[in-house]
Amino acid sequence: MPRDQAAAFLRALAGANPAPETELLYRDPFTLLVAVVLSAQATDAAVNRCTPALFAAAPTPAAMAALGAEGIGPHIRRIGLWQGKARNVAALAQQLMEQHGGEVPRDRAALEALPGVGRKTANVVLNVAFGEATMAVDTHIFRLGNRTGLAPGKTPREVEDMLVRRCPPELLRDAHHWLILHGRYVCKARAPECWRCVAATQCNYRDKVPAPPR
DNA sequence: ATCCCGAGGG
DNA sequence: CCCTCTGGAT
Repeated sequence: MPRDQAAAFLRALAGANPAPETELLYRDPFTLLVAVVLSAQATDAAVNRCTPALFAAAPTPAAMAALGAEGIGPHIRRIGLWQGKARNVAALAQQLMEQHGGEVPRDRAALEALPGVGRKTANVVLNVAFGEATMAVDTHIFRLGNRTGLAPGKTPREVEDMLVRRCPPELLRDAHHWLILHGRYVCKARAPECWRCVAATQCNYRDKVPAPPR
């Protein structure tokens, strides 16, 4: 595998990508954090449906903590796992108040110590809200990395490290977002559509999938 | 039936 | 590594 395969792959995606969706709607650290917590095992459309009212009611950690799980619940009842998420978001807001001066910490360990926040969510916040050099590896990016030869047979953490190391600096910010969209709409788990993949020339997986329908 | 831009726990 | 949580869309 050529050393710059990942860079070529990412450049191809960057050159042919639509406007970013979900998390770029929330550049503010707190609303971004909450939105990403809510999106676990939920569609981005479902999350984007309920967040406007939620953030209108509680745009800050202080307001969210005051709202509490009982106040948050009704706003998010249409997305899966809402009960646990309501508790997590309330506790998370309270923890921001008590331990971080009402601010979202720009620190991985502190982020991952928040209820409902794992490595993937922390990476999204660090990248999108704070511009840190991180990559958020979700199921799509994990599959894509293992399938394409970018990081075959690697763990999610190894895929993440590879991407952070090989991604051109100017693409680091939000590159994970293009990868996610690519994994969702093109390099899909089933019936991937290699014939419309802009990075197919950098990928050896296309030989394994059917030709385009006619 | 299966998946969703996961996290927490055993 | 496995399992569970859990509503909605396809």
